[in-house]
Amino acid sequence: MQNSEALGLTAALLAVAGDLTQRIHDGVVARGFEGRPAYGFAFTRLAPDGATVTELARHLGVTKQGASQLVDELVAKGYVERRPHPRDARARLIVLTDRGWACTRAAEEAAAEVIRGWSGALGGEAEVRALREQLARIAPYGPIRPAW
Amino acid sequence: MQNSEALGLTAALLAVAGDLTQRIHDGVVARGFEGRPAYGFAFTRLAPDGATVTELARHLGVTKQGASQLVDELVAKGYVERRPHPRDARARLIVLTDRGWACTRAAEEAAAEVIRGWSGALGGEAEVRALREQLARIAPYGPIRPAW
DNA sequence: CCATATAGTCAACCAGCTTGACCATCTTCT
DNA sequence: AGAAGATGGTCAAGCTGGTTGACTATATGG
Repeated sequence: MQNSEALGLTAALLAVAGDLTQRIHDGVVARGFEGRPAYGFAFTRLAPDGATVTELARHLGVTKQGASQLVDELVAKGYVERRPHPRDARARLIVLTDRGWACTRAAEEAAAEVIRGWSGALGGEAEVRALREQLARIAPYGPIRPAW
Repeated sequence: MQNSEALGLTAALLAVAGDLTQRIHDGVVARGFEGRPAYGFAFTRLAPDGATVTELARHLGVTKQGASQLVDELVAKGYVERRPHPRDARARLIVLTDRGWACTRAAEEAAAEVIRGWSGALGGEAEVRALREQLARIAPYGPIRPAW
């Protein structure tokens, strides 16, 4: 692997990631929801049983104040609500509302739509599955990180 | 392709992209350069012959004012310089300095180092090349977009 | 039951963009 | 040639989405 090839792979990966994010966002907006891409990452942690602000912060790789501001936004838009935590009076459980679930499903549909388009470029569904498995092997654990 | 699989592929792709970006950045810093990931995207457009602020702005998908501020940063850190444009007195040609080239090579090395690590997880270099080719097929044209 | 750790919020601040206004220069049309 | 509009770039102001720091309330271990 020469260094220039490494840059080419990096560029392709980040271009695909940015494009996918943008198109999922567009698809979600087209289905009648407003927001920004960060919402999706929050939703994957909040579904299915909710999470505390601190857990969400760790998942997103931001401070708990930052996560709390994001939750404020989500509450204002009606996607989540803050409930008392059943086993810890200090904490609050952030859970998806019905509208939050609907938005999550819209994101899934939009993602599936984009990825279906990849089948043509790659040759078929089998190749898409292979890509998914390869990426899963090199995907890290730990908090989500912005791609740049 | 079920919707939930689409989300899994999306999550894996964005996790890999974010992790790769972070580790390239770490590698560049470890080699004695300071900056942020956006620098790398600017460098790929400025090499090898330079570019105007407006061209850079289009490449990065930001306004020309935003690109100009980035160039201010790069000038202050000694990575690029503004020269008079040879064929247009309104424009300026932004070109990499020696230090800018050195930083670019450091980023290439860091990227190659990370990607070498993928060979183990994927089974070999051939699989890495296959991944590169698949991604190149679905990579879009147009400006770079932040992944979120 | 006290000492310390943890969950969450409020306030102030900052980085990295945006929009709007503007000037200099290039290009096109008559 | 000269006017009119398009284009390259900058300055200034403002916004968004995060940060750090200080604080309160509750939980937990000795």
